[in-house]
Amino acid sequence: MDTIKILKELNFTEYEAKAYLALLEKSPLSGYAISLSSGVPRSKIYEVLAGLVERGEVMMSHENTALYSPVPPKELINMKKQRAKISFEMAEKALENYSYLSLNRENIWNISGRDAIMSRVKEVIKSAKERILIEIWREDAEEIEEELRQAANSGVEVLVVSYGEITFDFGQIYPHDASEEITEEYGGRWIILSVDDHEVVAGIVSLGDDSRAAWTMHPSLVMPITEVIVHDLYIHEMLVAHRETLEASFGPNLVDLRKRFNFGPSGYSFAAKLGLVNKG
Amino acid sequence: MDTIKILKELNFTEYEAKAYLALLEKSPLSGYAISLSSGVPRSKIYEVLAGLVERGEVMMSHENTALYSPVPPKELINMKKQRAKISFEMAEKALENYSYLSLNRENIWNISGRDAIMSRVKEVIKSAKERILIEIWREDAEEIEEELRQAANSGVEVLVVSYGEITFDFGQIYPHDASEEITEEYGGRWIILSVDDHEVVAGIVSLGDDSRAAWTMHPSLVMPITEVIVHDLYIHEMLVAHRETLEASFGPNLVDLRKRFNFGPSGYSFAAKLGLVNKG
DNA sequence: ATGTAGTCGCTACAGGGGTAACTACTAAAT
DNA sequence: ATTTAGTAGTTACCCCTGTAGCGACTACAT
Repeated sequence: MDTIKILKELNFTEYEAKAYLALLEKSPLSGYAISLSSGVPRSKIYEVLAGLVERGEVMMSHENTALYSPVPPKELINMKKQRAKISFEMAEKALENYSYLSLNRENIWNISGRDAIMSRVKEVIKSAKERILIEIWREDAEEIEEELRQAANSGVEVLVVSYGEITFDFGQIYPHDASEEITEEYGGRWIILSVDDHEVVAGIVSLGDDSRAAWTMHPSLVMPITEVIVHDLYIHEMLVAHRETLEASFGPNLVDLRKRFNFGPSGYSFAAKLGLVNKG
Repeated sequence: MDTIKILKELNFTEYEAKAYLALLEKSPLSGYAISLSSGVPRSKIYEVLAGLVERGEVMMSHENTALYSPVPPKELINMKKQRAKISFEMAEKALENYSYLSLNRENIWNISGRDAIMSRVKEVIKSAKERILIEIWREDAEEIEEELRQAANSGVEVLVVSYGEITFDFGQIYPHDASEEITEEYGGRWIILSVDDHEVVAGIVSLGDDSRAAWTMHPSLVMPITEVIVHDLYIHEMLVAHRETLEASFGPNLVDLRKRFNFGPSGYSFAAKLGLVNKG
């Protein structure tokens, strides 16, 4: 990946990133030389360097002709970390009073972006008192393993329907007869979480910043979504007990059974069912 | 301090900060209501909210009229921390190859800003093999205590001339007969650090981002600057051994002695001596 | 009519990115 | 000794985007 992009994430401008990288390649250099090797126009190099010097990211030597040298990368990153830490602490202090809010229980809240969704999932798991039902892919399970373990240790019943092999040392895992096909059908991996039968989070989490999910306590949504998971548990139990019989009727795996209904790429969409469609 | 400013540090724009704070005060709210209570113009509130929703900083509910609700502050900060952490890790990986640099030993490097100076000081201390001489104020000593302790534990001789009471459980501390007067004379608290008699960092550190310092291995500068500290040690020893005699000659404290020379606010400036004057 | 909800269009300004041209110094090349 | 070319530094513009701020306009419900 592009080093310049990464530096931009740390609040460098493109010119600043180019100048700094040029200095890492070779130093010390004059402004003119930096301009040549970095591609930053000579006309801009001095203000760019002045900015970097002011923020302590490069050092300057006042010879007859000024020379510049980069602060070593490790030191640079430590400085930035330190500053970020202070910003976070100040923000925490400033916002700690606004502790919490009365969310209307009748609303459905949309959550955008994988980070935000996983964050919400973790918080909801932490709030669990009695039972957690969760349907989740192996790829995403690791990220919330710790939160689930804490819940389980606090006496919360943890039931996991897993797509792909998940091995937790707590709770009960019910592997789902999944196939790649199912993932493609719904456009990605999803998470369905139901906590204490009164709060659910559901949505697709494999699309990075385009992932979308819903979070609600609305009873008439919590009920059916919880049931989705419960049904998957039933089916699992049925398969365990009577696989031969069922396969004789419906074929070698459950995907074929699904096709007997109107499910499928053009059928009744899971996303639509959850109210997740990107409006109209 | 202003909460909006703090949020701006976390990459909120002013409008975004105002909208988010309004939602913390009361939620859920419609876009219109947020506009009223936040002061963000109605004409801008929807794009501002769209940005916040996209980054997962507020949640949205698609009722007949859209409602917005903030992600709780703690969760917000955790998300941002997570992202920052990832940015730092990527930057570390991207820059780890450029680890070293060939600095011309004849140059004097200017360092701007307290953070950058303290960072440089710490690195130089870490590089010490034999002896560290440092002149430092009580207020600044704490920040580098850990680095100095590590050096002392590795067998490096640590000699500290302290302004104000410093109590380290390692090295040797020589309290300086300092007065407020001296600080004012030179415009702030300074640090003078000399490592292994071949590298020095010296400058003023009490002016925040306006603090400036020099770092050099230039032998003809390292020598006299190291001597500055050594002389302070000599004077300390002289005072310990013969305080009565000396005070009989020069008055009750050393500040009076200083005045017998051309030192003082209008005299020969320490900053100038170190080449720290902000050019001409 | 009034309050609520949302949209469109415009101005102004700052910062970042990009080009051209102008001065001045220095060091070979003629 | 003068020209030429490269090095070094500076000034003046240009465009574009994002943010901030203002006003007006639609729509709908009570």
